[in-house]
Amino acid sequence: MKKVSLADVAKSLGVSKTLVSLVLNDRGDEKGINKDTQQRVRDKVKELNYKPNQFARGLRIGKSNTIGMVVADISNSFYAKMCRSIEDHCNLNGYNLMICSSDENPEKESELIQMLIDRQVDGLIISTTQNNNTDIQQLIRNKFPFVLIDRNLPKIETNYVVVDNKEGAKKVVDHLIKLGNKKIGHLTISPSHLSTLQERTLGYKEGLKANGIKVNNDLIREVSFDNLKKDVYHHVKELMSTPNKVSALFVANNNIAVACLECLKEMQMEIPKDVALVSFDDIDAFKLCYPPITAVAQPIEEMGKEAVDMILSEIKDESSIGHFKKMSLPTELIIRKSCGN
Amino acid sequence: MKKVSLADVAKSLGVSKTLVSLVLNDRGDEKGINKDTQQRVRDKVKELNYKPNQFARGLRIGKSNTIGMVVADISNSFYAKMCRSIEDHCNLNGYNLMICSSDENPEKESELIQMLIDRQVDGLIISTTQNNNTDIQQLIRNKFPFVLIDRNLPKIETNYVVVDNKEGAKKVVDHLIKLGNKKIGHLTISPSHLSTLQERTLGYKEGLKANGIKVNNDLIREVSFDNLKKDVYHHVKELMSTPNKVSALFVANNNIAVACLECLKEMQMEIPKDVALVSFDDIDAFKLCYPPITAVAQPIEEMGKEAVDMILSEIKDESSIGHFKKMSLPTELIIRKSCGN
DNA sequence: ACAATTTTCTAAATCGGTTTAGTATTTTTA
DNA sequence: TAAAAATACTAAACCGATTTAGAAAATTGT
Repeated sequence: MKKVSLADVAKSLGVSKTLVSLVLNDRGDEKGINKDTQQRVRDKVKELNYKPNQFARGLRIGKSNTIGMVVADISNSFYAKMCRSIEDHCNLNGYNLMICSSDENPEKESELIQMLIDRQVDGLIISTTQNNNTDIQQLIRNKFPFVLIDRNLPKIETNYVVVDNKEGAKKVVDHLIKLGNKKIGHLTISPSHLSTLQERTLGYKEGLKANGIKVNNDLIREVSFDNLKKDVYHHVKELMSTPNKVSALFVANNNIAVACLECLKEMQMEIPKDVALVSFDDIDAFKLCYPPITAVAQPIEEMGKEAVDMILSEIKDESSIGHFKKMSLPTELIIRKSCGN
Repeated sequence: MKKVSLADVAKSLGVSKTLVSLVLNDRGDEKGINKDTQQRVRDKVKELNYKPNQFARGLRIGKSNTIGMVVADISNSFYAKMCRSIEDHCNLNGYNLMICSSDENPEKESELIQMLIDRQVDGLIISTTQNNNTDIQQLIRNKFPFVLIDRNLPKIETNYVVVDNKEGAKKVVDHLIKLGNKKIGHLTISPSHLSTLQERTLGYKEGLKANGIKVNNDLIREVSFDNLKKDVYHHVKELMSTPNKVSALFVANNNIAVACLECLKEMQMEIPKDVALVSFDDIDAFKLCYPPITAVAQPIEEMGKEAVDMILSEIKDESSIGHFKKMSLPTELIIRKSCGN
């Protein structure tokens, strides 16, 4: 690629670099540059197809117009959709996005945050593992613009945009109880310290209480992410037999739901005849399943948009730093056929 | 964030910036810098937590260690998985990835390519809309490192890594014929100029011929992406009734398959009793469907890895420029229950 | 003992923008 | 008509790295 520099443009017009720079940064009027001259500059820039060198610009003004994003895994459709929304909103505002996957690993998350800062991103959007508070606290201390998305850190004051997980879980319980279910099993997943999961389990419990049903801890099971299939098999089996025999299962995310589906099929159990199933986090597959699965849908696109608005206002007006923005978006229960009809 | 510069490190050691720079770029031995001094530099760098300014570095050496990626849509799980693989392999090699979605829009693709180049990416990995040959040809003319992924441009010599779509489609046809199907409908999708789709349709035709079955163009239908549901409904209805009545459907991608699934359900048709179904492009939902869908799986991760290897060798050894690398990876037919068992 | 060589290190230029601190010219004001 | 103000523009410093060209000090050779 041939490179046309500011100096080339200036020279071919017989003016100074300063003048060209001012015009291109729309400071021509402010600095009293003749309108004609301004037009000549713009014309020449187009003619020569001049594109500013972003390194030089970044070096001088210290901004990259890039946002860094850290998620657990971009190949997970939840994050993929979130990133897409964030990408679009960044682009609309003249920013670019650099996405990194932490694999739910706190050390990797830490490295990625550090790397993105070294690459001079102007701000960070992070779906944190929540096991990496030191980095987050350092960001706050350094007044580095960032917002947490999907998961927040209850013990630390930060900007965040999340979903009302507790309320979403309550809706599930209400729905199941309304359909006559009294014994509702709940499967969650480790690492269960995640705020999303904790809130969902809390919502499950509060939902039961609100309906006058006592929480039975035997009905709450935690499966491990690394051993998903086996764990689910084990716990579903227990929950489907005496003394626990539940009539419905509320699982905390789509991974568990998928494993459940496979297990129940192997166990020759039919949904909703033998057991009702509701999942948190609606994925495409749920409407294609047989029967289609009732699930709590999250406003993923909206979360992305809000996160971008938040980070940009953080980057742009320094005044906002120190006072944190918090946002909790509502979920929607998508009722399909997995609880009967 | 406090910023420690090269000059700070140099000053605090009482040496020159040159020396520090040479040591940090592992040119200390080559340039005859005393081993002790080298160690002192490294120690101080750690102590001060010095991180080079990437703008300054990039400005000087003209490299960003960033790869640009253009796909149709990062929220599509096929591309999400591909990007994840590419991200990982970039990271392993000290590169970062910037992902952009073109929405299958040639103009947007063109803008994104331009933008990524303006942002000084060192190379591009592109899943092109194939309607934007001018940009690609310009990249070649300018000797800018890039590789096409998933789709190639048959009329232009480029680096690419794709999947053997024709062979994949043939496997489908062989499989269906072996199960006794004689009339096999084929649904493809517009924009059908995409090399992937063309090859799949070609494979379908060649597969039939190889089995001594004459191609009946009435059985090949093209649905539009923007009007997917309605088009699929219309064509499936025709293919399921006289005079065309097919016993099996081979659809060219997962979008069509999902629409088919919904249509067939509405039409009260049962798979595989009323019609067998095979899709190209295996998605997670296919194994959760009832019945699970037979599909052609693509080696997505491997494609990503190969593309990264290709672009990095392109970036690193200039010698390779001008001689193009082409790679076609095999697919795998995942046989489930949608064709009977 | 003095030149030649080797070892070890550095000053200054450079990349390509932005910004500061002006200057030269023309017009207005008193 | 000289001072003040407005208009239109620019030289040079700066951001923070890398790299070129070369210098000072120590060692070796004769």
